[in-house]
Amino acid sequence: MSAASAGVSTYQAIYAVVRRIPRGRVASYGQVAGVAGLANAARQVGYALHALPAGSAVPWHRVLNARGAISLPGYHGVTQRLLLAREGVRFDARSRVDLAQFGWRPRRSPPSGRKGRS
DNA sequence: CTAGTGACCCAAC
DNA sequence: GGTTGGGCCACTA
Repeated sequence: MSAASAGVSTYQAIYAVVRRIPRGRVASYGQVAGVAGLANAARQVGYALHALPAGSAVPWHRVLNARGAISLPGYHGVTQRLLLAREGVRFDARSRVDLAQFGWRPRRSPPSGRKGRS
């Protein structure tokens, strides 16, 4: 059952999913949102992580965007990259991670099927 | 209650 | 290949 439907706050649900990400692996915002029960709420994952206090037990640095790149601006972005590098995650010349290898693959219903544009 | 914003995502141009 | 535009949901004012 999804943490969101378990009566837990949205933030807590997101944090719970991020906390499940194994070391040396990365997940996308949309993927975390899907597992957390917020299928199309990838933005809220970023919003929740943005509100995440420093020093928390949540490995927020393992969360990247759908392209495997860091969306975080400035200082935090560099910090995230260093933390991932410390866990063995390699970035390519374009500062992107190979999701085919480092991407986290939970057994949940993957968020697929979007409308996009008219 | 409405309006604005965002560490996003996807499809079309 | 990069750029543009729209849409989703949750939170704050």
